[in-house]
Amino acid sequence: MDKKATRKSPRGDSRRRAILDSALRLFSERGFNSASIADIAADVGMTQAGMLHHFPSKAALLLAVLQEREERNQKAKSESLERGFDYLSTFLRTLHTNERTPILVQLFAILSAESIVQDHPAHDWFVERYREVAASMTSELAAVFDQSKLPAGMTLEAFARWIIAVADGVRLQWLLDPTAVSRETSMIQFFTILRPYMRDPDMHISLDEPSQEKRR
Amino acid sequence: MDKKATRKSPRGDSRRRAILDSALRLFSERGFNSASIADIAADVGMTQAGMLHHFPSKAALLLAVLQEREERNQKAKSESLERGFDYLSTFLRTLHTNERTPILVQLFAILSAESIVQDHPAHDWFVERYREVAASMTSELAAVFDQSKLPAGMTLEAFARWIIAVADGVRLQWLLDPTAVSRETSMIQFFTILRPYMRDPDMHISLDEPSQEKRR
DNA sequence: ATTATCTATAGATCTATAGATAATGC
DNA sequence: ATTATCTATAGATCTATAGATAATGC
Repeated sequence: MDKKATRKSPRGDSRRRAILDSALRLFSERGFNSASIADIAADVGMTQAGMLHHFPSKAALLLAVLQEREERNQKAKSESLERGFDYLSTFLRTLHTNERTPILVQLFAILSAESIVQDHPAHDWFVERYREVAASMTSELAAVFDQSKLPAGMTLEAFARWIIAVADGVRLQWLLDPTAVSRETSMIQFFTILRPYMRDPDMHISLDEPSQEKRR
Repeated sequence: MDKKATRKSPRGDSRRRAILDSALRLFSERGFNSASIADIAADVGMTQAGMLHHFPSKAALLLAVLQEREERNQKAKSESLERGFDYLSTFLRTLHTNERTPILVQLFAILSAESIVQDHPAHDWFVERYREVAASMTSELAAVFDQSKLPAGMTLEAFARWIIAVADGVRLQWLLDPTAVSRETSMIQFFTILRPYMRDPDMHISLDEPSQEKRR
């Protein structure tokens, strides 16, 4: 609601960044409830009260962490699409990139589940996020799949929701037991299962640079 | 470790059952960390200390809740298989039954994610559970799918892990926004996508009583 | 002036234990 | 005797605020 005027300050900015980094790590490692703001402040190297000057409450801090990470992911996605990767390859690339920051992956896995509870501070954020992700993926899939090839009664939205579900579900299996499954392999093979329904069943889906193919 | 001799007592038994019920509900509604043992005791109608006589710690209580529910589900599954339902129909029937106790569904969704954290009291339990579920589903799927029809490099385990992932992932989407998706429809349609790889691609998969079909 | 921090602390919770008392079952 | 409960309380935490002081930027 409030237009926080943010009269800038380089020191404050870098501090805020440090706080977000620590919060990200500790929320990921222990979940929202178990990571205390005192822990986070200590990790940054400041007082709890000092930290609350920058983020007025623990909930505000959580939302700032989520928001920042989401923006970063969105930017990476746009760049990938602009470089000529098709939508599914871009999806794989995002997974691949995230694999390098398992803590971030874990953050979203734990918080998305915790936020099921109605009065969780991130509840509305995650409801809205899934709505957006499902809607945007559904519309993007129109370029990949051929609706006339879908079995009766099936929609692109169903496909989108499966893809999201497999990504989330395999993520859980992988976080619980990293030796049990590879997210990347799992998704690539899953896309193979969906090939019969694509406009071009032989399309090249991969992490590698697209050569001289046409844009999606 | 200890062989708790449990010298029985009808009153204690019914009390323990009441505690498990309340714990199930409150853990589901708020997650493990946010539901306090005082809340649970109050819900049962007794003191916190009184409750801890039956379950020595909050972690022990959690594990008892999980264990009890898992056993109940396993029993329902066996019965369904014995009544002649095939494996996938049994899977659907379990989902269908659980839809009547959304709180239980939510319990598993939240706790499975929270338990990613290594020192969560249910960590080992969930790691072991997913291992078992994946292994048992993989072996059961051998009767349903025709390995020779699978694309190169794909295994039944991959199929099993997708099915689990879609069930878990759609569960999250459904819990966050019940109007967004139907688990049942989503799973039935997903099985349709997998039909080309089944021994009998026209097999009847449904919630309804099997007529005079042969056993799985 | 505005921003960044700190000290100190209020006020809630939370888990678990000690020790006493009441109820129950062979 | 054993089991079930209760009262009382220790000892940890946790979030957030009040109010003072130091540092910074036009």
